[in-house]
Amino acid sequence: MEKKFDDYPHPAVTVDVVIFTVKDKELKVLLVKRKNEPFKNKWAIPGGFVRMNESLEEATKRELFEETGVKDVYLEQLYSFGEVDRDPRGRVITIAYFALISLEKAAQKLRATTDVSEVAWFPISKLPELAFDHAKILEYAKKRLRWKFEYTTVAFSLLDKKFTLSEVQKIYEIIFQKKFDKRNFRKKLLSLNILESAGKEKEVSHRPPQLFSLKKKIGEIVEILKVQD
Amino acid sequence: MEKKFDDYPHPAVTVDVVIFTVKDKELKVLLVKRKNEPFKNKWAIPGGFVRMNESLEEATKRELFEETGVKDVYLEQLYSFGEVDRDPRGRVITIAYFALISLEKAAQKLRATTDVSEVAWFPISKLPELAFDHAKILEYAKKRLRWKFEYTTVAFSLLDKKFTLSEVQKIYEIIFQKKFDKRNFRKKLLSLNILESAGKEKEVSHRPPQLFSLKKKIGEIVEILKVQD
DNA sequence: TCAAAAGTGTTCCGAATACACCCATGA
DNA sequence: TCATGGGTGTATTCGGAACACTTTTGA
Repeated sequence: MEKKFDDYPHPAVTVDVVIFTVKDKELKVLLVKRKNEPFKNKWAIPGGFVRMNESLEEATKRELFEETGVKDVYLEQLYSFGEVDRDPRGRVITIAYFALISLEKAAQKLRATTDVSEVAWFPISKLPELAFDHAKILEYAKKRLRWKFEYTTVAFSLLDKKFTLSEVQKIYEIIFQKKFDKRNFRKKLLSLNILESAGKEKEVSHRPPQLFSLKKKIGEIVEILKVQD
Repeated sequence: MEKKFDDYPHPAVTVDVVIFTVKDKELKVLLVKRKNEPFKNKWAIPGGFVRMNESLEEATKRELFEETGVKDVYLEQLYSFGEVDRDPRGRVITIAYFALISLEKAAQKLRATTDVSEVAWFPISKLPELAFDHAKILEYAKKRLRWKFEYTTVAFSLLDKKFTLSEVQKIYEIIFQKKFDKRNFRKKLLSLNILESAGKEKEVSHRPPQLFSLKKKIGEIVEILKVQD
C-alpha cells in the first residue's frame, strides 16, 4: 500500500471555482479567456495551482478574490477530477468548488490577470466551448446548485440581508426556470420558520412590502422546496 | 492566476477509502493498523498514493482490491481534504471515497500488506483512535451514508441480487438505528416501482418469503425513505 | 384614479403514519 | 400443533397543489 513518502512522483494540483450569480433575471457563470496554451483563447472556469502553504479552501478563496475581488461569499467543495489525460501539459488533479455571489458584490469590476485576457459572465443557457474538462465540471456544478436550492438555504446568499418574499420567489423562478404560485410559495417559506420580520421597505411606488431576514440558527438542511419537472 | 506548469512544487496526492459493510447486525468500517511512522500502530482508513498513470477512481479501486480482495462494489467519491498540516511528513492532499460491500464479499479473507500489520472490521459505534484527520473523514462518510440510504437505492448493494422485503427493512433498521413499521415500510418500497418479483425462497422452516430484485433502469435519485429522528 | 406589486384563504388530493391479526411452512 | 417469520388493510393526519381577488402606496 504505502511506500516511502517521495517514492512516487507527484501530480500537480489545482483548484477551479465555478462562480454563479443571478443577474438580469438569469443564472450566470464567470468564465475567463485563456491567454496561453493549451486551449489558448478558449474560455475556462477560473482556477489555479494550490500552493504548498495554503489549504484547498484557502487556495480557492485566493483565486476567487483575484478573479472577482470579492470575499465572504458562499463557497463549497464540489468534486475532484483526476482523469490521467485531463490536462495535456501533464498530470493535473483539480478540486472543483462552487461559489454563489450576490448581484451587488458581482457588480464590482472584473479584472483580467497575467494569464487571462478577459473575464465575463455567461448566461448558463448560452455557454461558449470550454477548455479542458470544464464542461463536465460545469454540468456537475449545475446539478449541485439545483440540489442546494431545493434542500438548503443557499438562495439567501444571493440576496441582501433584508429581502422581500417576492425577491426570494424570483430567485427560485430563475434557478428552476419555472413559475411558482405566490400564495403557496409564501406559505411554504413562512412555515419553515427560518425567517424573521425585519420591517418594511419604503419609497416604492406601490404597496410597500414586508422585509424579512434569515434567522441565525438554522440546521444545515432545510427542505425548502420540492420541485417537480 | 496560472504560472508555468512546474513553477510550483507539487503536493503528494493520496486516495483513502472508507469501506462500509453490515455484519452481525451492525454497520462496520474497515480499518488498517499502520506499521510505520507517523501514527505507527494507530488504526487508519485504508489508502495510498495516486500513481501518475491512474485516475483517482482507478487508484481507489486498486487500494480497495489490495485491502479486501473485492471488486465491483458500490464506490463513490466523498470529499477532498487538503489542510496544510494534515500529514506530518509534508503536504498531502487526499481524495476520500466511500465504498459499500456486501456481507458475502466482505467475508473473504482480509490481508495485511507491507505497510499494514492488521486489517479489521470495526463497528461504527466502537471505533479506535484514528491516525491523521481520519476521524473527520469518517464522520463525513457516515453522514453521506445516511443521506444515500434516504435518497437512493444504495441499500440494495448490501444485499444479494434476490432479497426479501424483510432483509431490506433490516438493513434500514441497522443504518438508522430505528424500527420501522412493517406494513408501511413494504407499502412504501413497493410503491416506488423499483422492485420486481423474483420467485420464492425455499427451505425455510416457516412461511416462505417472496423474493424481489431491483429493476434495471432506475433514476439516480429515488426518495426511498424519509427518516425523522 | 390608476398602475404596480403586495398580500391573503379554502378546497382537494395524495402520501405518511398508526395500528393488530391471520398465514404458510417445517420441525 | 407449535414456533417462526411472512404477509396484509383501514382510518387519520399532514403537507402540497390549484386557484382569484383585495389592499396599499406613489405617481
